[in-house]
Parts: sequence; structure tokens; C-alpha cells
Amino acid sequence: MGNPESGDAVEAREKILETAARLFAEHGYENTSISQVARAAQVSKALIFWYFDTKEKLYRSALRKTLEPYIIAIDDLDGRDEQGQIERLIELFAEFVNENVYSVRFFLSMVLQGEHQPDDVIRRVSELYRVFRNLIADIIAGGQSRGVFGQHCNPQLDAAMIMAALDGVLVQNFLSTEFVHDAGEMIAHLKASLLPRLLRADH
Amino acid sequence: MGNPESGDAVEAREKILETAARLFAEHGYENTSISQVARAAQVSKALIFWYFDTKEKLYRSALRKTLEPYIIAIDDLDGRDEQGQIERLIELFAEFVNENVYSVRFFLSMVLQGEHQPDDVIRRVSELYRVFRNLIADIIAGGQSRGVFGQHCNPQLDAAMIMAALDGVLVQNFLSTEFVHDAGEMIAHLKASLLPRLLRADH
DNA sequence: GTCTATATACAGATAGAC
DNA sequence: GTCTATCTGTATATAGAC
Repeated sequence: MGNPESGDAVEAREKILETAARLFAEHGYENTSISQVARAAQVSKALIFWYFDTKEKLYRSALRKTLEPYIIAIDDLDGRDEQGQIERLIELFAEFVNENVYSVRFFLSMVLQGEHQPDDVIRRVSELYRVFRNLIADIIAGGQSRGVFGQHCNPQLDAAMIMAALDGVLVQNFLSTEFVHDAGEMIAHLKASLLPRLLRADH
Repeated sequence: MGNPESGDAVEAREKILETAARLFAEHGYENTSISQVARAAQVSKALIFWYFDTKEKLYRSALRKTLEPYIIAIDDLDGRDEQGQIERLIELFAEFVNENVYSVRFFLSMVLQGEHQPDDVIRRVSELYRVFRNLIADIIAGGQSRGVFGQHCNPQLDAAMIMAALDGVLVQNFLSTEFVHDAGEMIAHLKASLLPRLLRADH
């Protein structure tokens, strides 16, 4: 599996990629120079260009690497009622964001600033988001036809609302210092606030 | 009030400031060069340094200028019941964000990225936010003592929740293309979802 | 106050030795 | 593959004429 001439060829490439992914996520595209990456990865600038040709391509490769752990395993939804399933999805989403704070924060600020948004990366992220929302919408629709949720529910809109609230809590969490309540408490409150409204009994 | 030598001295300074504020908000600190600002404001680079010494100081001055319209007039709250007051505050917040989309979006991405955050600017913005949240918390607490809202309410936490949901809706709105529902519809849904829970009757 | 011309630094990128 | 040395562009900032 190794190269004939040099044993750690792949490792240098990997180290550049890891370092670049970290630095880009921490300081953004324009705030990160090839020289910085080279210094931090302990290689020469030229080597970075040897592997990645341009700064732009390095950036794209680094982002793609960052996306690798972006998978949410939705396993244990069976055996729960509709409300329980949605609650579990909310928890999974919060956990996911928590495990990827730095990169999620970075993607968010990337999209907000609107510059240097490789299309494929944006697509992956927003697809993940949409899958999640549709999952919730489907559960609501299913619960509706089973008579658990009322006809006043609008699956797509209610799912979007839950996601929005979730986003808000997590964004506030990013801004931490100034925003008092901790995420766990807020997530619990979110469930208590939004889910009862869906049930058929009241309204 | 004019200078003896040059009639439009102040206007050049103002033009630089306006232009810088716009460009910084559109492209960020690192993506905006003094040369760009000079070209867009139709003055020489040197003049910018004459007035503002360094790029950093120009940035700070531009941000301070951006903050000037950051005032929310809370006038017509009297004559409404508690729920009506909160609904009105939600509308005011949404209107405010809508009238300042570009700069709000910019401040958000600035805080998220964590770099180039002049302390005084951050303070102003987060103070505005806190005032708003406390206003809602006070209304909830007042409604509680008047018996309109139930004892299960937690004024600070419920206010934070409302603000979080509001944030989420508005952030989703920034990301527009990928996120289906329009802000007005979501705001209406937000009121319908969160406020009934506060009332004493149910629960 | 406003300009042109310039100093200085560092960015991205290339050439070529090993 | 990995390096040193260098090219070229552009950034912030300054000097000095008007």
C-alpha cells in the first residue's frame, strides 16, 4: 500500500488537509493563508500547491473532509409513539450539532456571509437539513391520519416551526456568553412548548 | 458650520463612511480593501488614511454608523392584553430585522466567526436583544400575577424560548433559497404555537 | 484636504534542485 | 514528494506636492 520512494507521502497530504480544515473553520477562507497552513502542518508552501494546485481547491477538499462525519444515525425510532419519535429526532439533531459545533458554526457563517460557498457542500448540508425536516413532517402527517394529532396541524409548517425553534436555540448557544440559558434546558422547554399543541385533545 | 478652505470636507468623510459600512457589511473585513472603498467612494486611498488612520479604525467607525438606526420604537403596547403585547413585540422584532437585513445578517456572521468584534458594537447589539427578551419576560410575569398566565410559566425561560424561535425563523429567512416557508407565515405560526401554552386555562 | 508616487509586507503561485 | 528561492500581484500605510 506504500509508495516506493517515500513512506509518509499520504500522511503529509492528510496532515495538510486536517490542518487546513481546522484553520479554515476557525478563521474563514480569506483569514487563512497558505503560509499559515504550511507552518501549522509543518510542510512547505510549495508542497501544498503540489497536492492541491490552488488555494480554492484546497478549501474545497478541506470542506469535503469536514463533511465526512455529517451523518445522523436514526436507529431507535421504532417502539415510540409519534410524540416520542419527534422528541427523539429533536435530541438527535441537538446531539449532532453539539458534536460538530465548530464546523456547523462555520457552515452557518459561511452561508450567512454568502461568499465562498462551494455548491456541493451547500447541497450536502441543506439536504441533511431537509431530510430531517421531512422526517418530522412525515411523522406528524402519520400521527394525523392515525388520529393522534389534530386536523389543525399542518405537517410541513409545523415541522418547519420545530426546526426553526431548534435552530434558534442552537444559534443562541453559539453566541453563548451573552445568552443565559443552557441548551439542554432550552431543548427540554422546546419539547414542552411545541409538541402539546399538535395533539388532538385541545384546540 | 463649514470649513474655511473646502466646502465639502465633511461630505467626503461621510461618503467614505457610508461606502465602507456598505462594503464591510457585504463582504466582511478581510474581503474589503481600502482600495475598493476608495474606488467606490471616488476618493484616493490616502484620503481614507487621512481621516481614519488605519483600516481597523475605519471599520469601527463604519460599524458604529451602521448601529445608528438600531432603535426599536415600542409605542403602542398600551391598551392590549398580555398576549396582544407579546404578539406586538414579536411583530416589532421581525419588522426591525426586516428593515436591517443586511447589517443584522452581517453582525450575526461576525459573532459566529468570532473575529473582528469590536467590544462596544457587540455590547450594543446584545443589549438590544436582552432588553427585548426582558420586556417579554416582564409581560409574562405581569400576566402571571394578574392570573392571565398560569403558574407553570417560567417568565425568563419562556421569553428566551420565544426569542429563540424568532431567531430561528429569521435565520432560516436569511438562508432563503433552500428554506421553503416565508417569514410572515412562520411568524404567524410562531404566535399560534407558543402563546396559547402560556394561558392558564389548559395544562 | 486631497492628490500622486512610493515604501514595505505578504499573499498566491511557479521553477527547478534534490 | 519535498524543498528553497523567486516571481508577481496587491494589501496597508506613508511622504510630500499642491
